[in-house]
Amino acid sequence: MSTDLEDAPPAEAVKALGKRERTKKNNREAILDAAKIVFADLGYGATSVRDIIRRTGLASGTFYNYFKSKEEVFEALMDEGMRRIRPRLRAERIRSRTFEDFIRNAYRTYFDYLATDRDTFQVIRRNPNTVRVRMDSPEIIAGFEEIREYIEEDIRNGALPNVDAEYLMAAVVGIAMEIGDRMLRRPEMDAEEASTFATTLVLGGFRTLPHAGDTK
Amino acid sequence: MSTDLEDAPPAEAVKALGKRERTKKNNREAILDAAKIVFADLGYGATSVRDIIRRTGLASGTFYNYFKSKEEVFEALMDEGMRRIRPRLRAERIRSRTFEDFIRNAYRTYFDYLATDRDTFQVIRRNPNTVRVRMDSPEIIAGFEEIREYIEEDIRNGALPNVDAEYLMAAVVGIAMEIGDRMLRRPEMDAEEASTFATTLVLGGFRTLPHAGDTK
Amino acid sequence: MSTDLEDAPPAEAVKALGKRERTKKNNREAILDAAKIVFADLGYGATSVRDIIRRTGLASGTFYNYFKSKEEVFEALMDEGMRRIRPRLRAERIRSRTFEDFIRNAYRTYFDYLATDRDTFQVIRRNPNTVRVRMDSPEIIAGFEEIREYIEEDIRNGALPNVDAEYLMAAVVGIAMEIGDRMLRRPEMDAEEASTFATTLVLGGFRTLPHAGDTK
Amino acid sequence: MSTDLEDAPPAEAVKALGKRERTKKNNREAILDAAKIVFADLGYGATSVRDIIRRTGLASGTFYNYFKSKEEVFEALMDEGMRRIRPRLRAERIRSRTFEDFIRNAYRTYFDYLATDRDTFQVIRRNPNTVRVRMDSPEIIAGFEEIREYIEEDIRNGALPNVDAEYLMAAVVGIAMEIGDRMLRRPEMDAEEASTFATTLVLGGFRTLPHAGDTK
DNA sequence: CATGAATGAGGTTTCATTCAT
DNA sequence: AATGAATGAAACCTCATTCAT
Repeated sequence: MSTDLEDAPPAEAVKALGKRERTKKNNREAILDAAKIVFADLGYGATSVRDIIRRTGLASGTFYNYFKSKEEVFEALMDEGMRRIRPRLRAERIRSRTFEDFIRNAYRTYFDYLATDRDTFQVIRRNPNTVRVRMDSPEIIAGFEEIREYIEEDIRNGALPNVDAEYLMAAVVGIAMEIGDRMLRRPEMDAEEASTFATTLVLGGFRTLPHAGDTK
Repeated sequence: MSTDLEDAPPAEAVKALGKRERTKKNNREAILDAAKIVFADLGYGATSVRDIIRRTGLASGTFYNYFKSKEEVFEALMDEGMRRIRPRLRAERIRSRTFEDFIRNAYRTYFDYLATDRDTFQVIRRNPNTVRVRMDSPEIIAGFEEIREYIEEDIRNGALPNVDAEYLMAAVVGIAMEIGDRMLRRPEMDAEEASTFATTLVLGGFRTLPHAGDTK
Repeated sequence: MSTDLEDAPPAEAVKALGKRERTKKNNREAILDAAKIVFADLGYGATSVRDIIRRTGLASGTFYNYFKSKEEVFEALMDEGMRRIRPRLRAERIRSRTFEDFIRNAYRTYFDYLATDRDTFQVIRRNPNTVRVRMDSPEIIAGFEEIREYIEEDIRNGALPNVDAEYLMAAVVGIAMEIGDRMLRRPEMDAEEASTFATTLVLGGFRTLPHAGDTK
Repeated sequence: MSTDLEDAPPAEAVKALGKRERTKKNNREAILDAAKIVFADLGYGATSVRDIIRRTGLASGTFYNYFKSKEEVFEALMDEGMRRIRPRLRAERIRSRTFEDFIRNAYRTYFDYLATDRDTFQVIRRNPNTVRVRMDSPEIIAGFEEIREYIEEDIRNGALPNVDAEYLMAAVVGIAMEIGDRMLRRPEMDAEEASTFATTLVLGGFRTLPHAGDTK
């Protein structure tokens, strides 16, 4: 028990340890880490469960103690990313006085995160002419919905005009994704530049948005 | 919820032409049509060449007279969509007097098209918890670049401030994709509503966008 | 039709003893009980050691403290059945004055037993179109041989003509198995009816059986 | 086309032929033949699809063009056996004047067949202490039912007393199976001896059988 | 004795692709 | 060009079994 925690081995030494010393948590983690890299290397479609497990040094059967399929690992990876961001978004939400503040801080948080966890997001952003992939896992959906709720709240308390909250959320997310994607491709990733751009665009436009339900 | 819509049986397009009548409606078309439906039904990842060819009634070998792989079919499908839109965008570009005009017309064109060719775009938009897929085929990339060029042109001729053209393009595209996605999930698809929303957002914000190169 | 009966949930026997009460009701018993039910549910071929052990609530490793393989469990199950019947057959043998008496009593004993221990015998009797399985374990063989010996004894002491003892034993057994099988499928199991039928058939015929060694 | 028929190769030469010359029929046959032998060699349980296909020289995938599983091959094998016997039983039925005649001829037919197609039936009859296996495939069931119908016919036309037709059929079948099994194990298989024995037993007893529905 | 995660051999199955017709 | 059975690599996944705790 205590042994496991105490001499947590440096990454390189992991193989040297008897398999039994590695805890459940570690194996799951190991698989997720390997998957992240393999997905980024080969692309989601070309990756096989074998490719992932091979990279961990674990036995093939062990994979299935933790995940049912490659898809499930991918989902876990997406969930993980979103689970890391959500608390930060929530924090921004709380300390932001205005909608403008929130958008600004949220984008900043997101693009910063993107820049540091580049690996995970390369899964999605593959070489040109390759299939890109995305999954709306429960956590991802929940994250999006949370943003929508913030918007609805602000509509209710008058901070925002009565816009189509779902579309505004979609726009915010779409901007984040596409600009994020471009940012990651640039040799110098500049999270501030990206977030300023995104923020300005959204904030410049939201006041004049058509009110929900109006078509004309 | 949205599931119901997606699993709606495809039928007409392909089934309507019994192997007999097809004959001249080029096999290539038949394969593309079948692929469109099968991708939407099964998702890109779960679809096999066999699934596609089975739906055409053609022999499996015949597939290879037209495509090298499932990926190639998918690419062709993406290309096809883009090839249909680009001339319309170009036409809008020409008759638009201002950038505002162009964005408005372009979005309108795009969302209208989306609403009519729902099938094709369902490929990307699968049930929650399913892997969604997108391909930046040459034609797609070219389409995006074309938009970027329009922006750069307008920057050069003073119609637009010196913004980051790639990011603006990315934002325009990201908004189109995410709002488009949401629009398709709504029981009443309202292309006008969607395009008004997108247009307002972009046009409201672009004037105050940071100038390219400025970070602070 | 008969399917309904076979898929009837097993339940009581094992479920009734929650892991707690079990404790002393030897694990070996628990495994045998679980196996009986799982074999009947899934069929012998489709059953895995895991399926059996899962049903006991024991750890997988524990299985191997008691049995080497699924086959060994099955054999133990078959043996168990036979071990329960043999003493009764022997008792019948002793108190029977004539061969007729013995056959009558033996069949009655057997069909009664079958009706009460239905579970065990369902192993063999699966849905139509499913592989059924039977094992001639040492105990089973010994049981059959014992019957053969009784026959040979009766030949020696003149109670029976010099018939082919192995064939007569085989016939007695074959009748028991097939009629037993049919009896179990009937909604109302009537052991007396079955044993009367079997007895009459055997007793009616044995006197005129060809003498061993005669072919023509 | 005609080529295939003309130079039907001797069994040994089959491998020499290009794979394409072997017709669909031939491959199915080849798999069944191989299965028959492998089942007899290894026992049903221990046999894998690989074992079967290896013996044919075909590619592994080819197996699945013909059968879905090992179980399906086994079923086909059982069916095949029964399909060969049934016409002969029907012929016996027609030319038999009395129930006695029919039973006698049917048993003779069956045991003769058993002796000649020993291979197929060895599947069922494995080494002592090994699992034996049996499947009531549709054809098998149909065969049994046909016998039952003959019995019911004879009851209706007065040739037989009003016995329990299902039980009588079961007894006839049980005797055939168990005596057949023993016969196959004897160094000198004597089909006549076996059928005389079985016939005498059944015919000696059937007249005195209890009438259907009577329990006491 | 009991536990149950890890193992990895090996069975099952799919599927892109070929090629004789 | 169309056909579709055959191919066999390779993926998937289960499962009996071990063994450190």
